[in-house]
Amino acid sequence: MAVTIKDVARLAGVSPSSVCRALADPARVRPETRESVERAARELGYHPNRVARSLITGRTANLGVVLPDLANPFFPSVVKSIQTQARRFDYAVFLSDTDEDPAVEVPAIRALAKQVDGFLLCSPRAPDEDLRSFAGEKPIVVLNRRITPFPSVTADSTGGMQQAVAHLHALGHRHLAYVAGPRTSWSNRDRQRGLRAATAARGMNLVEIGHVAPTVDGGAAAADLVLATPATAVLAYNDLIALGLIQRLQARGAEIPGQVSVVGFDDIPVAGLVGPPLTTVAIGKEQIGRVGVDLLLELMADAPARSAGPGRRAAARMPAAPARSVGLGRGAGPLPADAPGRRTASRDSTGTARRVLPTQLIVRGSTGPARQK
Amino acid sequence: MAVTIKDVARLAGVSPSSVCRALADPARVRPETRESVERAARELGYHPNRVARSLITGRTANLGVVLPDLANPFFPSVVKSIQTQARRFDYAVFLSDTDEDPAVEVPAIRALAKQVDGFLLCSPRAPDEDLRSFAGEKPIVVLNRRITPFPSVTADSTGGMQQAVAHLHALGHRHLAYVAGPRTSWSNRDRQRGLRAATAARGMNLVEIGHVAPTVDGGAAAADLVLATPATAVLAYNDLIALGLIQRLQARGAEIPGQVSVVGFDDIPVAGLVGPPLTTVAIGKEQIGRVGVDLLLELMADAPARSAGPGRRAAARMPAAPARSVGLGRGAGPLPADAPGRRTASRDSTGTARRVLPTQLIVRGSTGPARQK
DNA sequence: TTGAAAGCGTTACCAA
DNA sequence: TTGGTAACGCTTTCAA
Repeated sequence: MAVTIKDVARLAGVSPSSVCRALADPARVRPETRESVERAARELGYHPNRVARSLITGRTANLGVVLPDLANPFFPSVVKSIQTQARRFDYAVFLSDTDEDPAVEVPAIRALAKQVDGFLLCSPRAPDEDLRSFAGEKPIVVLNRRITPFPSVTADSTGGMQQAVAHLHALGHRHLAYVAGPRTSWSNRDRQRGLRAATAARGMNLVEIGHVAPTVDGGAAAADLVLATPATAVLAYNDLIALGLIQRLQARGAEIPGQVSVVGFDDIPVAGLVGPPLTTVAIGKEQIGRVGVDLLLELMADAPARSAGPGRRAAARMPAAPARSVGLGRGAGPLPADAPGRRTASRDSTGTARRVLPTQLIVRGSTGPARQK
Repeated sequence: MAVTIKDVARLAGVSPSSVCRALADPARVRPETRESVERAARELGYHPNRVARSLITGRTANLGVVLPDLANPFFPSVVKSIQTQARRFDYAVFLSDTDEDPAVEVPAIRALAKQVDGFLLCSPRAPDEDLRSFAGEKPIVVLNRRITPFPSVTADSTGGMQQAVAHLHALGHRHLAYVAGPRTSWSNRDRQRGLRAATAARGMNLVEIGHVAPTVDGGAAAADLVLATPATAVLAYNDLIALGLIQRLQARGAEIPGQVSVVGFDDIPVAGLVGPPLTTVAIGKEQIGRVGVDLLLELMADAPARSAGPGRRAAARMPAAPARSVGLGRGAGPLPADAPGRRTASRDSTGTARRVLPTQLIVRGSTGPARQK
């Protein structure tokens, strides 16, 4: 049997209430009491049961992270930054990989709902209305997608696509192809939209190639379709697809970037290591996670721990989630100051936070001058 | 306020006890009762609070996964397979990334301990004795390391190194270098040991290069040291280091595999995509996670939910974790049959399970004939 | 077959 | 400053 607060109380010769106080708020007990409690706790190896605690406080100190596919290197980066920031505020992280199956998302959220204080949904694939059904229930921040009424953190796809198109245009490319990712992906639509605008603005030709899985295999499957178009450069929904394109294009004997230029999106960690190194649009993957956690913390501080209407007894007395400033001001670890102007913040008409992170084209070896035709 | 069992009871016109029974074990209530309860639950959107439940049953239906670095592509693969298998048995997964800091591990485990039924420690870096302190407390399965008294799942490093060395020997290499990973890594020691044995058996020369971080940067940092040795081929602790080696070796003008052959370990997903494609020793990453979960489930079925000595009242009545056979026999999803002989199982003298998974050399482009000297 | 009541480990409130 | 008591939501035992 695990050691409980009662064991400590008995050994320390005080009541459980005092043990609780001594441990939670040492200032509210006599120094001697505090000391004897601390000694007893140490001696017994007592660690409070967070589960029991959460039952009464309504706070679990857990965060839920739901994402489509951990095998896509983009997501581990995001999860890692979420973890780091969550740990700073003493939150543990539940992880749920839905395997790109939109139907799994809602049950996954449901299963975790009672055990977490809030959710970070990374690139969720489920329909808006399904996700919206959780609106009143739990604080939710959405990453890489915008769904009213949730706060969101997204990347500036438009800006990224503009940079990519400007780059290709300068290299002489006039005919582009885009290999689209999952139909259910908001960011695919966002990127596609940005690309259309950018090409249209320059009067360039754009061929769009069907929806493929956001994987290397998906890219490989699209490569031959690309070769059948007049495109001299191809932009992929993400780096994995770009990598698959390169693979298969090379296998078909196409030189890259000699014959075809390839541009990815995300700048996953291996992008610079492949042959040729991938030109891609970088997103601040660490920022996404960090900013996401910060927004969620804010949201949870607003929303009472026990989700109830304002004015409820519980709502009134619950200690809210630690205010964001607590940790940011002079918390445990020093926080790197943000480079000024590095991120854009805004709120929509209802006051919902929408953070749009900047993107940056990284030019590497997979793009070059358009071939003579 | 979330809907509780009382709300359902009120609407259904029965007691909370009956609601509990109706939902948990429909056979033990009158059909009419069952129906009215089910209707009420549906109408109210009732979902039992697993946290409250766990307080009394002692089961959380959560698993804790602790690993050193999600940024190493090896781990997402493992986590993904853990997730998949855990979901099959209706377990949720806590993830804790320790950032390669051995000191963070114990607190991380401690923090999760009360919220999980068991742990999967992936390549833990903490000292044996620290980890052993959890021995009686929670079921723990260790991945990529062996620590008495925990069951473990490891890869056959010796076999892998033998294959790699045989390959290099056949290509004419006689002088090898090894770039070692973290000092705290058990698998580094295991691989190093295997390599020493393999080279010694063939009378080959082996130079070992200090401990570096198991990252691309770590590999890059070791590259110049490698060039300063007579080695014509270098084996890296893992693929990330191998990738860094290749990067920097190429930057120094060394042709790969012309001048230097490079061999990695793990076969991370991108290994085949880099230039040149990486020759490496593959481990069944999906198997590691799956087998790990299976072992843990077994362990939890043995250990009572409320960790107490046998004979305790709680221990006697607690529903144990679902027996492994439940899901494996004809559970929710069909399970792919294991290829016969694909894995090795054994138990040490104390009956602790030790699974050693086979390794397989994957020959790609980063190895070739030894250069003339 | 059902309901009442106890209790899981903790925190919050009130009275002392 | 401290202790007793109630309560969180659920499951389980016991009695009806």
